[in-house]
Amino acid sequence: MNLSDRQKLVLTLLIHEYVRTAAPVGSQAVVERYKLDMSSATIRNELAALTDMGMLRQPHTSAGRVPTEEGYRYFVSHLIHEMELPDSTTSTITHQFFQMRNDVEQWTRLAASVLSQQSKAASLVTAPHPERALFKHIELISTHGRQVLMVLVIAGGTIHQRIQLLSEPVYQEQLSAVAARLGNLFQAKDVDDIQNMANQLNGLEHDIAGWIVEEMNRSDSVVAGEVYLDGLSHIFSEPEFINSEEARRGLHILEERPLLEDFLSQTALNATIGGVQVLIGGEGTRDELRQCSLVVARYGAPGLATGMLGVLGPMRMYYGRSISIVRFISTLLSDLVAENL
Amino acid sequence: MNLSDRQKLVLTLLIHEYVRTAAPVGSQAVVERYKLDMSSATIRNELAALTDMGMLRQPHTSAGRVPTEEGYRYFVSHLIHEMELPDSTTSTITHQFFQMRNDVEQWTRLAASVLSQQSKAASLVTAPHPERALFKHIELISTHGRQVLMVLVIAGGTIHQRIQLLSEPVYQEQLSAVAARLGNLFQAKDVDDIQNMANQLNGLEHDIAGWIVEEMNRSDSVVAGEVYLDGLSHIFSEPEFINSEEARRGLHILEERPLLEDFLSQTALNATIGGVQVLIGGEGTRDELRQCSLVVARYGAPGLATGMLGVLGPMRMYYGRSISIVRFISTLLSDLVAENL
DNA sequence: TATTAGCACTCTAATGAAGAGAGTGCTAAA
DNA sequence: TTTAGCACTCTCTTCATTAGAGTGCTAATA
Repeated sequence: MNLSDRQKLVLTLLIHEYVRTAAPVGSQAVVERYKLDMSSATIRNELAALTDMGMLRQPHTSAGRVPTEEGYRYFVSHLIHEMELPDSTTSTITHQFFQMRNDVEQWTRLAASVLSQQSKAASLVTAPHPERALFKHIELISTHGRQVLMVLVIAGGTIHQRIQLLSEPVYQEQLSAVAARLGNLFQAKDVDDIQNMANQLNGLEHDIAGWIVEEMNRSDSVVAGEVYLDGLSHIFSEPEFINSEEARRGLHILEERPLLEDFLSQTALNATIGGVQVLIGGEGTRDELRQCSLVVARYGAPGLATGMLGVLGPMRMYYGRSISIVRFISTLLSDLVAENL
Repeated sequence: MNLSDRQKLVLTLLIHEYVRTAAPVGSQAVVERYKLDMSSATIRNELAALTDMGMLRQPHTSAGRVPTEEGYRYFVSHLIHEMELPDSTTSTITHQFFQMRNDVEQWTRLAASVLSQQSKAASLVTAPHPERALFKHIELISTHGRQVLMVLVIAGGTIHQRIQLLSEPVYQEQLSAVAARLGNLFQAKDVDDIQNMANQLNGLEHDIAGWIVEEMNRSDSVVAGEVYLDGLSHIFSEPEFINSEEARRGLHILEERPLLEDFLSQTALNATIGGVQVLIGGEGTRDELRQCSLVVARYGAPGLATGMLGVLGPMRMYYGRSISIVRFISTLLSDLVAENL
């Protein structure tokens, strides 16, 4: 698809104006608002051409134009110039993150909060976790009676906890001994290794190895652990959603854990770290998101731990801004992960 | 406020009908739908009386009646007969809970899910945690370099984790020794005690004791830890919210952690365990919730660990059903806590 | 050849008038 | 005390009309 320079300009301006006003944009509006040195008739011709190309459409014969999915896509991949975040913003954010250098969960939460605040859209962030879970440490604590608490640490900082009932009471000393032994045995091993070694064990050690395998498997799915959401209410301030079943369904997808995981793993997998990916109009994923766009990135240190983060808003979205903020937070988190895990 | 038996009946029926249809209810509608043995004129007189008393109001002169806040309140405190949950429902739910007897977080999540499903409204649940945090166990793990991971177990099963940088590298053996020593020292102590003892310590032990105090303090706030939300999308299927800024603001309050904590601690504090509390029309709490009602309860084992759970829906809500389900889940969780923590 | 002025045309959104319908309150009778 | 009857009020829907926004096309212009 080849556009003339002027067509590119017109498309850019029109998208900008449409994003701003949420109403179809006419030829005159473009000329006046952006003080173009041409008449509205000229713009009309260009608009007609862009419409033929499928970049724009008219809600009805005598209305202005609205960008199509394709129009946005062209804009995002060819015309967008990323928006520099003001220094004041970046430094405040950086500061906030470094103030809580001790807690992965807090980073994640903060990231979600900042993303949604800055993009004025819903945000979602997963905690960083190892691509392949490697055993790091185990702790067994007798809480009372036959009940035991297992704390499992996986390389990269993820912690799993689990309360389990044993068939007979066991003393803390004994538990500690088992934990120490298994800890040595499984050091830096992955699930498969541990699975194999578990078969050589018996009794209590066998059971506990089984729990470890279960937990480590859970940790291996693409979207392990919590997905932190924030700014959901932004969705409902968008004019296209004020009155709509659509919004409810969009929200629903974010609430249903399995749906969400499914969705994220589909999209996040083929994203490279550092690269920001833009999905426009749901783009083949789920019907509920047909009116939405998603700006996502993966972050983390490859081989150590990675996670993903993104912004979900209406298709009519300030892509420049969203992309910048997603990229910024993603590199910030990558740095934090590399330095601290 | 004294109502005749017939007035009570009329109020009950009218509320039922209004909840069902979400539209003002007229005298005829009441008579016909509930096959009353009186004429609509009689009902009209009663409606007029109830309106005078402030239980009902008319959106405009020639419309039917709508319950007022006060009307709902009277209904809930005098007229409601709790709805028995069908055995099939209770047993399925119980079964679900007992299937995952090993994980507090999962209970909480499940509780939120069941609550919102059954009440068709938004639900919120906090994990059970001790009213007064008592130290149980500490673990220190050297992750790499000067970095150390602290895992703190508080009586009742809550686990806090924290990554911290030391000023100089320390060997795992040394860390284990410190952990063991502090573990003995602080066994079953509360924050204040530990605070005092910390002052007697120095060096590494002093620092770590400091972290422990910080974490335990965090755990002492009324709404410690995550608040699990579910079914938020239900809010937007209610007709009173389809087109409304109001809904957005309601959602917002659930998203802003500080607001939410504030709100919950205000209301949850004076609830007794086992008792279900109903807040109608926000009832003095927050403006954003003026159109909403909240059905809450505390659960848990006093002295051991407690949490709270509730259902948030439009004021026009099936109170009977919500109260039943909240009560049921709350006793179920209380049992689980008592048995397992 | 590219641009622009001019204009007829189309469609929407806003406005207002008219009528149907729902529900009330009051009065008088049972 | 209850009820039938009825005038009255207010909303909601429908329909027609109109103003306005924006288009596409043609012919003139640089």
